[in-house]
Amino acid sequence: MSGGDPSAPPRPGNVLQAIHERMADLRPSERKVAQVVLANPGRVVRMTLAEAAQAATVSEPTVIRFCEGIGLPGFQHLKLELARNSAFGVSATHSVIAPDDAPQQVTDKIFEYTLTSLDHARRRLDPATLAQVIDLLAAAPRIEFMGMGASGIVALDAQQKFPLFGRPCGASIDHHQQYMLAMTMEPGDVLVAISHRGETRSLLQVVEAARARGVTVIALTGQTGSLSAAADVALIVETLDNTNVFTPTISRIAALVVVDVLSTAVALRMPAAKTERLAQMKRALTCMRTGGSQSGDEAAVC
Amino acid sequence: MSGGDPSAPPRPGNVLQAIHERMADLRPSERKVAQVVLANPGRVVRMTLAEAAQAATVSEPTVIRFCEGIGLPGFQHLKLELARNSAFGVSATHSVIAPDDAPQQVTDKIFEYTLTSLDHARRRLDPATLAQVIDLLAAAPRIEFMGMGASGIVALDAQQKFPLFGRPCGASIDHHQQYMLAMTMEPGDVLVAISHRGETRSLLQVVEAARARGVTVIALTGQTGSLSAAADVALIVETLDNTNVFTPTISRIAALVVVDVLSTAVALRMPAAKTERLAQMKRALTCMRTGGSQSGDEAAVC
DNA sequence: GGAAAATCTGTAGCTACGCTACATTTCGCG
DNA sequence: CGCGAAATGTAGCGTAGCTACAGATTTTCC
Repeated sequence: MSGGDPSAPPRPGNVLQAIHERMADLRPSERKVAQVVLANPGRVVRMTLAEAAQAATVSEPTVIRFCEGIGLPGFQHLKLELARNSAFGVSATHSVIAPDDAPQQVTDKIFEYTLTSLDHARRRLDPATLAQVIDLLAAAPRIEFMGMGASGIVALDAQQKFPLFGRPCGASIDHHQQYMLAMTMEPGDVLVAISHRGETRSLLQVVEAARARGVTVIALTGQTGSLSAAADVALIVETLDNTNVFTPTISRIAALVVVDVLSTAVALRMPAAKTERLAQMKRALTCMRTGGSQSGDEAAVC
Repeated sequence: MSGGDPSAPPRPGNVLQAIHERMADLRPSERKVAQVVLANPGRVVRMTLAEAAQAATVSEPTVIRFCEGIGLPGFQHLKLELARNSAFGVSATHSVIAPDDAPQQVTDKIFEYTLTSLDHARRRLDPATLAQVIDLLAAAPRIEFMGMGASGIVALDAQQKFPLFGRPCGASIDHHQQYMLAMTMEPGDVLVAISHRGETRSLLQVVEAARARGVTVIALTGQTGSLSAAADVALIVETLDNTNVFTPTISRIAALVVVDVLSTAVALRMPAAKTERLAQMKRALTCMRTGGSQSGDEAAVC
């Protein structure tokens, strides 16, 4: 109960990131403290002030001053904030997978990395752009999702969700088909172009062709680039991409969650009648045992 | 640095859940403390021992005894654990999406819910089963992924990852095709059957047919059920599924992350030569600008 | 280049927070 | 109705975290 907490503290975002940013403003000995904290946040949580000071080879007050330097009122609060962040375990930058890791370690690291990245993506998401995209999607007579490779998976997933809300929409993961579809679209229709790097040339071709026809193009991408420049609206889903070979691409997970957000927000715009139809369908799907094709044909309620 | 932390505490999982479970063993006045903590964990974090005692209308030592009762050594540790859990803001049960939510609220709630659910899935994942699945996949001459609907997306995603590690594998989201594929599989081959509820009848048919042929069947499902019973090994990916119509299904996200874990773990088993080939391919994909079809044809390194 | 000033860092002491030993009360049971 | 055991509150202690001050170091300006 009492969901809203007005006395909630000003969200300082990721503390570790804040430390990184304000590192320059810190005094030399305070930086030694920062090093220790960044190196092993999880351990600092279990440290006492004296221990932390000893670990950084500085005196206790220096540690306190470090806390104040990064905008925290004291050491206790630092530990609390650190505990919040270390909910995901070790900080993301350190969860590089080593070839000799045990399955349990691999699991921990990947989940950790995924959680941290999603958290990061959430913070970096621009609310204004998001709202704009929702408006466009809610008003579109027709929606097409397009992407290649991993982004193709996102497109297919989006296609599975949006029709539920009464929006005719499709998805394509083939260049030729994408091009042909683009040519059948009308002004006012929305094309959602998905590409993590935003440089996939074949997709850019399709986007250009669509825009020439007056189609509204929404880019769902991981960074500013050719795609975001070519689109009418660019929704940037920023993820932490470290370059380790074994670290799986998190980008599609983040994109999927964003698609969840979009589809849900669009659904909320729908009149109550359609919402009811959706609930009905969901009940039907839940009870469905036959698991028919994905074409979405309405099965009888069990 | 110092990735392994041998002095890590015994993972108490979700503290709030632990409190719920041990509620019966608690003394009457300690339960009053539990009420306060469960009602507003985020606020208790910022409380002092005296304040917490006052809020529960008990004395300080009672609060301490409460901490000991739930397996924590003291009040400080309780606050720390509470901070860990409130990392995602409000607890998951409260993030039910209301029809009049603003886009920003929808975003927050969905991300929050996703993060909490993933965290939950991680804790509930059985390491032994996971290790067993990895062994099976690493040894399999051939792997097929099958699923319907949302689980079909997971199957397609898995298919995109595993071939990179030199494993011939396929994915199918069509019942007829699945059945035919099952009939072409040989003893020792692995069929990964994906279904969140684990009751999709058409998939169960395929599983039975495959097992009759001596194929090893791995179930990737959200709960124990018909599928987990029918399979050789059942990997349960437990998610928090509240039944709100607008709450998107988290199951596929969790399943995707588990697929990440599996593919990465299998990749680590590969000899260095193949690992090198993978790195090479990833470099090529990164530089690829043409974004050819998803068939995985090797593009020249740019 | 030297001296003064400002800034940074460590020492000492204080407040109070969290924890433990003990007394009191309350409830169950013979 | 009285005894015993459990449960709860009171008092006091140790220590952790924070503040005032002084010494050391670097910077700056003449």
